[in-house]
Amino acid sequence: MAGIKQVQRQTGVALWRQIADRIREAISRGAYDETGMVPPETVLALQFGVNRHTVRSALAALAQEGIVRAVQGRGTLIERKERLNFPISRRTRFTDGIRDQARETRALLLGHAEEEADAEVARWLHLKPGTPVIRLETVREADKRPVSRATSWFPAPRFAGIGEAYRMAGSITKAFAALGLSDYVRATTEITAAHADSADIADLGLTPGAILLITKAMNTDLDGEPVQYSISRFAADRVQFTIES
Amino acid sequence: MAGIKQVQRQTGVALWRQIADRIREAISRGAYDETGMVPPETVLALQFGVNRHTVRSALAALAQEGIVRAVQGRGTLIERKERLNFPISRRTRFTDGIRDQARETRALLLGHAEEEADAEVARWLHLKPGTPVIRLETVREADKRPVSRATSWFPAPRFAGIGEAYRMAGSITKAFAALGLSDYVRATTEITAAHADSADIADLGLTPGAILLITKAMNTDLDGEPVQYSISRFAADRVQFTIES
DNA sequence: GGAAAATGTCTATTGATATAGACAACCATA
DNA sequence: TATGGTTGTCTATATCAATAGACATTTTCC
Repeated sequence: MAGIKQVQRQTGVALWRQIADRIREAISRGAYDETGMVPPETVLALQFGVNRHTVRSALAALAQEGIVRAVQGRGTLIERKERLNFPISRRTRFTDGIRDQARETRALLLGHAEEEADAEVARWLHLKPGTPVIRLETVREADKRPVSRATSWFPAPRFAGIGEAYRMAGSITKAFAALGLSDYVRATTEITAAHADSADIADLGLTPGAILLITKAMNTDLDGEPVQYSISRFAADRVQFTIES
Repeated sequence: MAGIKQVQRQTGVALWRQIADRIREAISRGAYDETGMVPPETVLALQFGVNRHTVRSALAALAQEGIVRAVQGRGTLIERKERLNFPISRRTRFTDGIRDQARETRALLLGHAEEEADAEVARWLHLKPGTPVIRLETVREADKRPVSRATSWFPAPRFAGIGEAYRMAGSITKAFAALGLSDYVRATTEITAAHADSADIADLGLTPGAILLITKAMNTDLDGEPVQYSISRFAADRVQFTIES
């Protein structure tokens, strides 16, 4: 048998992309931690059962992502290796969850608007469709790398001004506090996966074809009243979720 | 602007595959429920900004999966449309979770073996590496369509014979009961996403390039003693997870 | 019956993907 | 400094992916 690590041909997914995905995953798994380098191109070509040029295309893509750096004569060095862990529980808070995993976290407010709740938002927030809600568009970063892109909705009269509060405070928890909500809990979380679309690629700095983990979450106040519904899109190769029950 | 629904070029993922993925997702979302048909090829070609032949390649792939069926002169009919929901909580049980969503569920035991715990398994089961454990390889189906592929480990002396018990009973819950464990709870669940490899493609009947949702879960008995560690791989276009806390 | 709308089939052309081989350039080290 | 191992570059060829256009075939509906 030629190649141990198998790739699929004639599937609409180029071999170099499949190989790039496999190597990226192996790096984040720590498979090459001993040397800090990817195996030589000729070895990878043998393992995957493809031509060396095909492996080079895959490594070029990973270099473009900043994951590896090829050095002539030496080998291909691993530059970055990461997968952030997000605990999901009743006390889920983005900032707390990754504080010990990244030196610096940052929240960017892309924009906010008041609008009428569509059917989906209304259902999650227990409102009637058409009720005014406030929508926030945010990007969250860890160590200057974008991690997630979120759209959040809040009941409008109650949380008027949350856009500005979020921009000032830099976190939902603090924005809530500024508006008089001292505590809240995660009520439900839905998780799915999909390919990144062009907007995700732009906002999260992804390569086309990348995978997203998508959460739809609803937070309530301590009386069980919905206070926030969020759709968050995470770069799947940078994160994992942990559910502690 | 030509196409509203955007696709990415020169990414290593063929346009026909991106379009197939988008249409599959739209079908499972219920976007075409009114007519029960996919829009005409010329309309899709315009929407995606590609040639009609490219759309035909995408639809041919979906027909191969049994999702649509083209009828000359009429259009392309939707044959199947599904996304199962899996509630995840302390009481997570596969069979209970989807009983009301599928007419028929089935569990297949691919094989079982006794082996020594590697570092990862040992860590999750709170054992020393090298301790004997029992490994089960299973595939779970809903309405005759494979939904997940799981590898599970159990502490060996305590659950000797769980392979046979599972084969007879058809569920972990019943197999545990047969071995004297009447109740258990989900302690932790980790969720990630990745591309399907060739083994997944074979076992789950996927098309290459498909996305997987992967869970790593640990169950304990009521004393908090680990009784099971499982890695499950779900076809992402067939399932979603719901976390109720 | 006839027109409109939809899928099916064919030919041709261009660019991306993958293979193959050869050799240059560079690094580490014996 | 010589050698082996590694990445970098070039040429050539075959196949897949995508576009373009034309026309056939089937269904629906007036």
